[in-house]
Amino acid sequence: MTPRDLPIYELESAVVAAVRGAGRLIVQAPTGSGKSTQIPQMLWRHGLLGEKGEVVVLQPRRLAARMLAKRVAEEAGTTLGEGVGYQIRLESRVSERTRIRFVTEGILLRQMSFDTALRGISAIVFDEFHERHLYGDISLARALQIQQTIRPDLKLIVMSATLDAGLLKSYLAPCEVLVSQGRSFPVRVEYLAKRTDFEAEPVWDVAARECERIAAATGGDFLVFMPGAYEIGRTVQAIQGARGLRDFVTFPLHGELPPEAQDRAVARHEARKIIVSTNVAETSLTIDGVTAVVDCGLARIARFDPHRGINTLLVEKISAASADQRAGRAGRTAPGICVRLWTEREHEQRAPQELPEVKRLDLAEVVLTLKASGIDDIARFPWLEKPDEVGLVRAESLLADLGALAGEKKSITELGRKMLRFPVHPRYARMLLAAQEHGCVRAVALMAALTQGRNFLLRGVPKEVERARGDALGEEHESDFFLLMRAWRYADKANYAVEACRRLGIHAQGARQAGPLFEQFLAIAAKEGLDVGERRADGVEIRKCVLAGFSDQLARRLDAGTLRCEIIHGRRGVLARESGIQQAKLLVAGEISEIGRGDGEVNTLLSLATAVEEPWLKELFPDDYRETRAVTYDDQQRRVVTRRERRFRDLVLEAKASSDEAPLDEAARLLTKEVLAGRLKLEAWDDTVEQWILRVNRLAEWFPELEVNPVTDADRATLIEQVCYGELGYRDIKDKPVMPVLKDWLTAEQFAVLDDYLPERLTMGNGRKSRLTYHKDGPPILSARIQELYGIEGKFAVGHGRVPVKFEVLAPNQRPIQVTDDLTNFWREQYPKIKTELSRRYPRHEWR
DNA sequence: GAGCACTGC
Repeated sequence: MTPRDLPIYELESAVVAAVRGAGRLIVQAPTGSGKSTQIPQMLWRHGLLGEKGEVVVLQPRRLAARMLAKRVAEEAGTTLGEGVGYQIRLESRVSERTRIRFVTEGILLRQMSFDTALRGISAIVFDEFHERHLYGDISLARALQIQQTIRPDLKLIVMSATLDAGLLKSYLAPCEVLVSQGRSFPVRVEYLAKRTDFEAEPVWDVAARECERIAAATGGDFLVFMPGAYEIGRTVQAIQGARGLRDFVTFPLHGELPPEAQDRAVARHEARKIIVSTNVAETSLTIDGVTAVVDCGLARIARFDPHRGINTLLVEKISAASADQRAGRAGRTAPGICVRLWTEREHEQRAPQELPEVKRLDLAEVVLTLKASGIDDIARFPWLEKPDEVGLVRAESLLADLGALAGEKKSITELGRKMLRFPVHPRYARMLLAAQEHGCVRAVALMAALTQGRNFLLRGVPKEVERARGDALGEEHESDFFLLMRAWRYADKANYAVEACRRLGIHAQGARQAGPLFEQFLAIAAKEGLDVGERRADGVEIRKCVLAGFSDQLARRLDAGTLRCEIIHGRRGVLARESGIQQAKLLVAGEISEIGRGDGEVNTLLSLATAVEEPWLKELFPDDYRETRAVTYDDQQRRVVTRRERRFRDLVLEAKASSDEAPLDEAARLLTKEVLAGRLKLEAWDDTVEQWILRVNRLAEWFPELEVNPVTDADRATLIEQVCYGELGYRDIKDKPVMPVLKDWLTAEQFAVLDDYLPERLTMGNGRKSRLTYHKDGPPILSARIQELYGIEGKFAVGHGRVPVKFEVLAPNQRPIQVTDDLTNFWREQYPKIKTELSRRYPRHEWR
């Protein structure tokens, strides 16, 4: 077959006409149609690039950019790097004579921020646009702006396999849309006949049952999709216990498994096999011989929550597009079947696609890029899809904290421009610039390089690996970054030998990728006039640089006995247990993530920690570091009570609180504050009202025609306050969860829509339920501790085993309010001590 | 039982 036989050639004359006419074109064509290789050549051949101009073809992956360039160079009869070339990070094969240039997305965006006229570029082709990567969205928007203002001759072509062409068409209007057909193997899709509640029947049991049911229907191997390692383990157990599946061998497959185990799962076997896998099998790995897919319809999905400034990783329902992708895995070699563990009706209500990245990632880096192009009002930037307002505000305030933006309009500063020279997250760019003053540019460049890719220091390794790691790398109490650096040096010295790395639980391939990045950062630093000389860097100075980049993630350990921390901006979390920084009072987290565990509970984890000292705060941020005196008037005692505090931003570093007994409404006020800050939970509030607030707001967003009033943060705060002051019946909320509270927001008609559509969309996979078993009249020591922490008088009840603590507070009108706080680790570690103490004091009472 | 998977400068 010659290139001319490719289906895309049916469109040649239409493509040429459209590009010549409007200068904007959408091509919708499936993989294998030849669009990526042929359309750039058509432009060249038909003289649409002018005398010397080039066409830039945007690719989401490096490998694709390289391969496509190679193939097109052959077809066009030129040497790679001459007429046809490519440019990816750290690698470039182009010349002045290059007319077709394949580039990855970051390259073009960088070029745009340094050369706004895009000199020499006649056309830009956006390939695989349906993936909706952040840089793809931004560079299309910028290209459109450039075309509309200074470069009306610039041609823009957007290509994709599947596409919400309506959205894109109106965005690019006036614009032509051309469609080309493709071909594929059939996969029969089956749904469950009735809705299954995974709370009642675990998803792994349902999956095993369905495998058993279809075992005879097809002769090939099975692929079962599960959201994570925990569910995979349970599924493997369930399958091995199923009678009808005795002839199968079963393999788990996920990213944290050692490479040998992954190879074993993918390899050919005598017996039929069942692979139970995460999303690795949806995108990156291809597995031959699979004729049946069992899809649980769930995945752990990473997002950035701009409200709290943290990453989340929670189980969610996958989109219809993603389910189709999974089903397609059954039909690679022959027709196949796919069993979906949800009903057809539920399927109709699933989101058609995943959210584009612009709506779910941290925007700090692109906002800085836009500011550098002189776009101060980013809310009015012509986004294809506008990100959440909160996300933009969060990005701007982080950049302002880092010193990259300043002034009323939040314009880019000189420092911000310097930061943009470094192709990393602004936090690390800021650290690199700070490193110049602290004499440790080399070390910080290495830290930046080490955190770019996947974590190469594996977690949860066996005891003997942990020991070997300790022997080879030593212990680390100052910064988790330092251990990472030593691990990398070890791997580098061992020349990334797989065996040597495995001994210490180091992912050799991951470690290897950091080297070239380190070199790149050093080269840029040298070019920017920073001192990259080799010298023994001082640990204190490096840690100060970390503080400069992550000052908004400063955390204070709540006490020495637990890993619980209070973070700036009213957040709480738990230090990762693999962190070496277990002694420090103050630390900075390089990463904060909310992680859903297999059982549906959720934790906020602080990882990549660095110990910092209080005096550094004053040194680096004199304006934010202050001593305050809070004065309140105590009505009942008729006297003034003062508190002395030392603060960094809103984190109280040290407080001398009044020991006076607080009157009731003072308790209610404090309680409101703690609940609003997320440090305490109102029992039952979380699982009912919060969910419904979310639903009402989604209703407002998705069905604008219903004219629903969204519940604002202020409304929510008012409700919480009313509960804390005893004005709104706490028990009413618990017994009749929604309507008494939210009836003001919804009419009967609106509620009917909500009831029909939303619960299914919003119920998270295996749900989120608190299991509180508790014991009345808990140990007095713990009660005293809660009083000390919160200054709230109350009667406390304590749980055993997995221990959230419940306590009860009286509202001003004497209504009891129950509150919970998770003191799990504190309890576990302290319990033996407490028990001894209690047995001594109360010998006749039996303490379990 | 704390932790999906990718990609990019």
